[in-house]
Amino acid sequence: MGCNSCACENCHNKMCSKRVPIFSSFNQEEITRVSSLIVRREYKKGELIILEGAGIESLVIINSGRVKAYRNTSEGREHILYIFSEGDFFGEKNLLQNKAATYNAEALEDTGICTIHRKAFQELMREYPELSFKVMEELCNRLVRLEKTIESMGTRNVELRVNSVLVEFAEKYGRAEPRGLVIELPMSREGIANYIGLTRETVSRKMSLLQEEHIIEMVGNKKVIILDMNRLKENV
Amino acid sequence: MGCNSCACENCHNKMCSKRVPIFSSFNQEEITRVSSLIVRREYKKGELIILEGAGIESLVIINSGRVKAYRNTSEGREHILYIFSEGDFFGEKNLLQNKAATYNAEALEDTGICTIHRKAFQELMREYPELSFKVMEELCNRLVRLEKTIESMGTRNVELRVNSVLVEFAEKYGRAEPRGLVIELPMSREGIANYIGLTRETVSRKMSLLQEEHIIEMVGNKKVIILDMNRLKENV
DNA sequence: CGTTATATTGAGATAGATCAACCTGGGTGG
DNA sequence: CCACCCAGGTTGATCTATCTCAATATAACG
Repeated sequence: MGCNSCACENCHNKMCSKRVPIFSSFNQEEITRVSSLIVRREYKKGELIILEGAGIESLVIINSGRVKAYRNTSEGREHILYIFSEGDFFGEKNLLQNKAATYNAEALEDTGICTIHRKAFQELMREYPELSFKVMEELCNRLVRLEKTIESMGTRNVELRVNSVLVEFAEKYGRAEPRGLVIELPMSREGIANYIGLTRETVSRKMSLLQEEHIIEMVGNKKVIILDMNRLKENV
Repeated sequence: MGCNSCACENCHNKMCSKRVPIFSSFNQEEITRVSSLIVRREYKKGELIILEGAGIESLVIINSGRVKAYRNTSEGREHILYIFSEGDFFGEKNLLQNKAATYNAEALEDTGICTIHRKAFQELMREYPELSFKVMEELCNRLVRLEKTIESMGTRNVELRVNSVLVEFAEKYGRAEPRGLVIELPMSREGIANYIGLTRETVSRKMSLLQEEHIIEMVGNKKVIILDMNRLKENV
């Protein structure tokens, strides 16, 4: 667990507060205060952080690693809603209302999180309106993303959906390299399929087609290089 | 346009401030202050309130009537994202960030709205943290709704989607009557179809099936009576 | 280097899209 | 007050893209 509320420079660096966007407007003193409210935890790859339906009492901020938020659908599949990474937070629905978690959260890799109790975070937001604003901004960004997703899922054109998800990943995880944008995929073919409401076979086929057309190149199962972003975006 | 910033009781009643959830924690004095910041407008049925891509400078709160928020998809169809009604607000994405409107908003019936300039609203949120909280709550509710929608759209089972949308409308617009929950549909078959990513024919067929099974009854084109909510919800 | 999980590819079944014809309800004018 | 009109809705027949099931290939990892 490491140190929980120590404010020394050494520990700070391990703490979320410094690198988390929602605290970006805070000065050193405020950061120290925030740090004292934080409880840190580590999760191993594959560990469940939150179970759908559970009541959580804290806002969870990701310090390092990646987390997938998903639901088990009535059809028995696992529908991924978000991939959270460093600096993202979740549990926002429990922050103000007393809602149970609407999804499961599972560490995709070894992950460090910081939790702040809802009451403490509410207190902070009361004192620092900028913090509220940052949270709202992020909520709006999520709305924008979900609205886009819904639009592309309403689409009959399946290629479009596959392209969209690749563009989305590229924007979020892409690393520019000489050959093109390199994406470290946050999920398996099956994960992608469930993310956009298709079967893994269809995703596979569509991606193979994109490769044949030299729009993308697949490197192993977890990496994709986008060779021609323009053509990929053409119908998104 | 009526009176814009008058604070007399008479005008108050026409103003949003009193009946809008986000201002529900405000006392009389605060309401008066809010009222003075509001600019009221009326729109006729079918009028466009906001055009996708336009920069809006104000938060829009619906005082009376209904508004559909939609986008034109790349396939040339109209995808409805939200149906807003009395007390709902939109333009939240322009409130803090300088984002252009992500959707069109059109009055579904004669509609009265109140607008508050973003700067003024920000000021209010700074002063009254409760207001921020109310806005956040609503944003969270929208996230919940969109997450649900995405899950149901990821579903291969189409009946499920039709049932879901009927349950959603029932919860939002349902009026209990002896025969069952009566829903005044906010959109045409085509609208519903686009809302859940199907064709109007398929929606028609699925609804006819539901009627054959005595789960719903259709009255004309704009009204549906839910006769057996349990069976409708069975697989949602 | 072998074993297991994951991804690809192929062939066939099927649900929903598409195209087309027909019906209905609610509004209008004679 | 009735007949007519027309947008929107329903129903039917086909077509096609994706799902499903199955076999095979490839990657990941100890």
